[in-house]
Amino acid sequence: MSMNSENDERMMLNNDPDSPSVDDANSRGNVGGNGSLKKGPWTSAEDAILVEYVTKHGEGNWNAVQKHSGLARCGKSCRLRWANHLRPDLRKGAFTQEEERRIIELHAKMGNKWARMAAELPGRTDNEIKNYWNTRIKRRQRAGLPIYPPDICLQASNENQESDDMNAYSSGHDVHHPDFMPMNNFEIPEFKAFQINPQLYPQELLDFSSNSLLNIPASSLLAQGPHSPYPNKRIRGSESLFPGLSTDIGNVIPDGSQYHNDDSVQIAQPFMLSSAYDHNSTSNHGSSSSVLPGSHAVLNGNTSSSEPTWAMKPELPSLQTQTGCWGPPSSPLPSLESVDTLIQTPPIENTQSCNLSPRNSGLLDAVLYESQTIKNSNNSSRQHDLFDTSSEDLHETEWGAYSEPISPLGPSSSSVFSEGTSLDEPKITRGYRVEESTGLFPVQYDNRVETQNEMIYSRPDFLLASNYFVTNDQTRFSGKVDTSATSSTQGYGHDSCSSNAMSSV
DNA sequence: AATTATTTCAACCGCGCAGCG
DNA sequence: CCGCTGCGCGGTTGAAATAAT
Repeated sequence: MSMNSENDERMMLNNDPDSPSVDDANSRGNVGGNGSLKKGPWTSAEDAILVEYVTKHGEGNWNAVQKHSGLARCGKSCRLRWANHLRPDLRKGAFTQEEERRIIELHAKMGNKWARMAAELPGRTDNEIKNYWNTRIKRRQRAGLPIYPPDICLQASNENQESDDMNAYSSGHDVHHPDFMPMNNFEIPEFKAFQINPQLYPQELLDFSSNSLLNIPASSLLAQGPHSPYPNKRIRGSESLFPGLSTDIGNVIPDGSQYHNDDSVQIAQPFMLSSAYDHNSTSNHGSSSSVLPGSHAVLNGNTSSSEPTWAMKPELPSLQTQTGCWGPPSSPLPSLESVDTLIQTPPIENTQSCNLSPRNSGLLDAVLYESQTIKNSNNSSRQHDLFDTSSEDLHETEWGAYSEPISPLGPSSSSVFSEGTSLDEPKITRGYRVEESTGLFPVQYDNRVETQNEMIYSRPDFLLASNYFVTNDQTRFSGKVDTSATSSTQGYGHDSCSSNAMSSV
């Protein structure tokens, strides 16, 4: 940033609270509570002082910086500045795809352990990673996409399992710690209850749902909704949200359907999964009310009767903790008036915490009811539209293309509200994304447009989860995250600071 | 080109934890 | 055990940058 240069000639060593260099430089530039410590952006002169100090005395003992150098900064600020900007081994610039990929992997494994993640990424800082992650999460959340790609989910899950077997992870971390729970792969967007608008769904889809396979990932429905905390916003650039991901998986997981969640169309979608997925089914309905292990749980009053076994609250990225829905079963459910809160389903089957089997929240009933009521009203033209050949919004290189591998619906629900994986403002329409008036976007995966039957019944995600994961496993990158010490930067500015070579003041 | 909307990122704060004396 | 210190992290802020209108 250019903030420093802006203040270069002004200066620090600012023991003068009245100095314009403090307050004038920026709104946050002010003097600390003690009246002598500067806040706000650092100037190059301050940087120089800090660098000099660290060169002489080494890292650590940050509170001594002010005393010894006269730098009008608190120790905490010094540490942050050094760690995030002044360290000689910092790697500036945008994250490479590999780094981004690595961050995703690491986050899938560690959760919000930014410092540890930074230790795995030479030259990168925890703050940088955190910022990247949070912005990324925002983007994906807006786009209605899952946070992690399936392969990484699986990888993390497998590795966690391995760690579990060894009864240890890294520094003795409890593998069941939320940080390591693959469940934290998923967004928990807030949203109002939805009601499927029958006119927006193909009859097959609704029939399908009647057959207990209507399965729509929650996040997909949420991110773009009018109630979404993230209203449709422009997305800068077109960077892949999932750098480095092979498209193989993307092809496996189709994309395409779209629900509408305008005020008049509220979808009460429990995202039930096929019982084929359910290893712990508590089906209580003609329709499967089971939920994929580790899947989004329906968390309204109706569903609380069958609490998932997720006793652990995953440590989530900040934006994943909005609803508080990750609370342990014992925790009170969110009081969302007549609102079904969903938790996006991770495409992971072998998840340790996947024993989720919340009951049908009643949303399925709503769906079924809707289905029944509209069967007679649906016309075939919509079905025709379903096979439209356009597929412009398929972004195979992004997660969205395979964001909901478990969806039995032809089109992944990831596009339900997000228009595929497009990060631009989604064209939200009723039921399916509609081009112009009624044209429904096609569903494509595996590089082809399928017929609806194919779409529904031949989709990998319609198959047993194991099938999906076999496929997924075959395609996912095999590289195991190297958890070994990575570089000279490991712990640098973080853990290493505690290796207090510094003499106490 | 100007304005507005949105995103990015540096930096801060508060809290909690761990190590140490 | 207690207080101090350092550190990590979640959450947040706001200026700057950038994109859209």
